[in-house]
Amino acid sequence: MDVDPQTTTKEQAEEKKGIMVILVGAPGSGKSTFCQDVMKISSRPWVRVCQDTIGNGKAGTKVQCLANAATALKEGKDVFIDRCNLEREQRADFLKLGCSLGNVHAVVLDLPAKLCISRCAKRTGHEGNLQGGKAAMVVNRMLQKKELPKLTEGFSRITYCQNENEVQAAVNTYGSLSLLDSLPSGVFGQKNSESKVQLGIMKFLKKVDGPCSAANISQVSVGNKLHNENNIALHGPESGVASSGNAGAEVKDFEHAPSGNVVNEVTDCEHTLSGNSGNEVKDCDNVGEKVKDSEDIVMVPREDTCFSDDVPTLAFPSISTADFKFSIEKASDIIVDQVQLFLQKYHNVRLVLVDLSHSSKILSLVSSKASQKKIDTSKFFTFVGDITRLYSQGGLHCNVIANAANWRLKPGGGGVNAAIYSAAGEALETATKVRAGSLMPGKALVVPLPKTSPLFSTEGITHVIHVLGPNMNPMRPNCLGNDYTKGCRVLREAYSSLFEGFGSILADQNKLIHESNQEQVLETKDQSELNLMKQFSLTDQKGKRECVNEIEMSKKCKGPRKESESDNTELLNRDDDRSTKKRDESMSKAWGAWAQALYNIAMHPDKHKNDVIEILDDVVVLHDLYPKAEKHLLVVARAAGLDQLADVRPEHLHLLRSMHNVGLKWAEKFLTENESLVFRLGYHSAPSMRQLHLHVISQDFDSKHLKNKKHWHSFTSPFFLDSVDVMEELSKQGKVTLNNDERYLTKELRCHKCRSAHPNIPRLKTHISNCQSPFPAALLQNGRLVLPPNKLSASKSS
DNA sequence: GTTCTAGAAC
DNA sequence: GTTCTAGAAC
Repeated sequence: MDVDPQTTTKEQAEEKKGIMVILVGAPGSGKSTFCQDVMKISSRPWVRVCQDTIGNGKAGTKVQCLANAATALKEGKDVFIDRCNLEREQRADFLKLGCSLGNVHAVVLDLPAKLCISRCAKRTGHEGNLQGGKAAMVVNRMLQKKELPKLTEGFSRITYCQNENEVQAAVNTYGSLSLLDSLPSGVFGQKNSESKVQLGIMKFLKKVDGPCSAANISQVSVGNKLHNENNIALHGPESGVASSGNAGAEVKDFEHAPSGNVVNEVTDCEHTLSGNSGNEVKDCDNVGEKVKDSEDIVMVPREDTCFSDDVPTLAFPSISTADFKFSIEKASDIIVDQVQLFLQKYHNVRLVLVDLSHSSKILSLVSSKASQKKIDTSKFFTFVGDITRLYSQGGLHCNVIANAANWRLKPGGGGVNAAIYSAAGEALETATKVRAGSLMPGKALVVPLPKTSPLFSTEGITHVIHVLGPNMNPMRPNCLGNDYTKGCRVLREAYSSLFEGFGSILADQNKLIHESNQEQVLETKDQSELNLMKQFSLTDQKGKRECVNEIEMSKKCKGPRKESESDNTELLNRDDDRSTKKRDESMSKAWGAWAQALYNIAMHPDKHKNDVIEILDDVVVLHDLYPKAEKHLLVVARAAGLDQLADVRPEHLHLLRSMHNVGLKWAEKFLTENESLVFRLGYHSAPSMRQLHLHVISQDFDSKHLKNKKHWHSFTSPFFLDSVDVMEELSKQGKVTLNNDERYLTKELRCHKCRSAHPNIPRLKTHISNCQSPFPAALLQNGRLVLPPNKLSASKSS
C-alpha cells in the first residue's frame, strides 16, 4: 500500500483538511460498494454523499449533494461523492468545493462495461433504480461520454481500477488510512488512457513528421467510446454465409500459377467448433445504438496437409483499411506488390492475409490480384479467422503475427490491436514497452513474444510485429485528407517495414542455428525453441543469405540517415542498427563550442584548478556546473578520443572501473556527511557534453537547475545507464548497448520511486520532495544505488 | 549544456 | 493575468 506514514510538512498539513474522494464510474461499476467497503474498515470519519438517496432516501439534486459535502468537510470529515461523475463538467463543482476545503482524489472504477451492465441488470431495488433491459442502453450511453479525470482538473491523486483486484487494493488503501496518514499525490494504476502529460509526445511526433498517426488521437478519445470488450449489443450476422454459426473455415486461395490449381474454398467441415469465440466487435462511434456486428467466425482445421508446420509464416491483417478508411482498391494493390517483392527475396516462407469476415472485400480483392500476378498460393494466401486463434481454431500455424498497432503501442482501441493485446496478455505489453514507446506511421516494431504469453504456448507464435499505417479517416484527427500520394507511400512503407521485420526474424533465427551448431549449445534450448529452429533450418538457406546480405548492403549504402529514416531500421533491429548508427554518429558528431568544456578540462586540468576537485592520471573529478540534485559530480575520463559511451571498447573496461571506483569513493564520502542521501552512478546514452563522463548524482533531485523533462528523463529513464551495468555488459558482451532514443526524454513525468505520473516539472518536484516510497527493486539490485551502510543492510534484508 | 522567449495552457 | 514548455541561439 502506498501510504506515507512518515509524511510530514505540506502533504500532511493538506491531508488534515480532509479528503473528498470523487468516485468515477458507470452504474454497476461498484461505487456504492466501494464506499461501504472502505467505511466498514476505516477509522476515518467518512461520509458518503449519494445523489440517489440524498432526498430522504430518494433521489435528490446535485445542489443537495454539494451542500452535504460542504457540511461534512467543514466538520472535518472525509467525503465520498457517490455519483457517476463520468464527465468533467459533472464533477467540476465538486472539485471546486473540495479544493477549497480539502484535498480531492478521484477513484476511477473503470471496469468492463459488460460487467457493469450485468450487475445493473441483476439489481432489484437498487438506489439508482437502473435494472433490467434498460441497463445496457444507459451504461453504454454514459460510457460514451466518459472523460477520464486529470490532475489538471484539480485532483491531487487519481487511482484507476480496471479489475476487481485493483478495486480491492484501492479499498484497502483508503480503508487502512488512519487520521494522520496521507496518500502520495499523482496518478496510479492508469494503463490505458491518455493524460495531459502525454501532450509532449504528441507534439514531439507532430514536429517530427506530419500525420502524427490518427491512431493515437483516436486513442485519446477512447474515453468517449467503448472499448472492444465493452461492446455487448450484437446484431445478428449480416451475411448469410456464416449464419449458421458453425460454418467451416474458408480459405480463399487463388490460382496456383505453375500448376493452375483453382480457387480452393472450403466451407464444409467435419470438426465443427461451436460458439462465437472468434467474434470481434469493432469500435463504433455510436455505441449502444449502432454497434457494428460481426459474423460468427468458426475456423476448422483442414484434414489435408495444406497448413504445413514447417514453413515460417507471417499472418497479417490488412493495415489501415478498417478504421483508417484507406481505399481497399489501392491497399490491395500495395499488399500484392509488397508481397511479391518479399517473396522474390525470401523462399520457403509463407505470408497470410487474415480478416475476420467471410465477406471481406480486401481478402477478395487481394486474392484476385495475387492470382492475376500469379503469386504462388503456397506462399501467399488469404485466410478468414481470428488472428489470435489461427492455430487452435484454424489449424494454421503462424510463427509471427502482425498487429495493426496504435502509435503508443498500447492495448485497447478496437479491432486487431485490442484482440492481440488481450490474447497475448501482459507479457506482450511489457515486451513491447522495453523496445519502444511509440511508433510512427509506416514503421514496424518486432517484439519477441515472451514464453509466458498464452499466444506463445497455445498458438505457437514467437513474435508479434507491430505496424502502423496511414490514416485516411476524416473522423479521426490528423488524417491525410485525400492525399493518397502520401497515404500510399506510407502504406507501402508500412508493409515493407512489416515484411522486413519478418525477414529480420528469419535472419536472426538463421544466425542462431548457425551459432548453435558451431558452439553446440543446442542442449540449452528448450523444446519450443528447438522446434522453431528446426522449422527455420528447413528454409532456403541460399535465399536467406541473399536477403541478409541485401539488408546489410542497403544499410551501408544509405550512409548517414536523417532521423526519420533511422527510426525505421532502429525500431526493426534496434541493437544492430543502433550500434552502427552510434559509431557513425560518434565519429562524425560535431560538438558545439559550449560542449567542449569537459574536454578542455580533461585535457588540461592544470589550467582549470578552480573547477576540479580531484586530478588523477586517468580521470578528473568536478562538481557539475548545473547540478540536478543536492550532490552531483562528474568523473571525467582523460583519455583522448573518448567522447562518449558509444566510443567505449573492451580495452576501456579498466578505465571505466577506475571511473566507477573514484565516483563511488566520492559518493561514500558524501554519505558520511549526510546519511539521507542515496547515489546513483551512470552515463547518459547520448551526452550533450564531449568527453566521456560519469555522473555521480544524489537521488533527491532537489535542485533549481532541474528544470525540464529532458533533465528529469536523462537521469531517471533507461537513457541513464548505470555504471555497474555498463561495466558488466562491456566485460561480458564486449560492447555497451545504448538507449539513446530521444523518445526516452519526452515521455510522461513519473516519480522515480513510486512511478506516479505528474503533469509538469514543478508538480513532479513537489511530489518527489515528499514521496516516501522505496526505490524500485531493480535499482536496489546489483549495487546500482549507493546507500549509507545502515540502509544498505536494510534493503538487502528486505 | 544554458538562456531567452513565444506562445500554449491554465 | 501567471505558469510552464519547448524551440532557437549560443
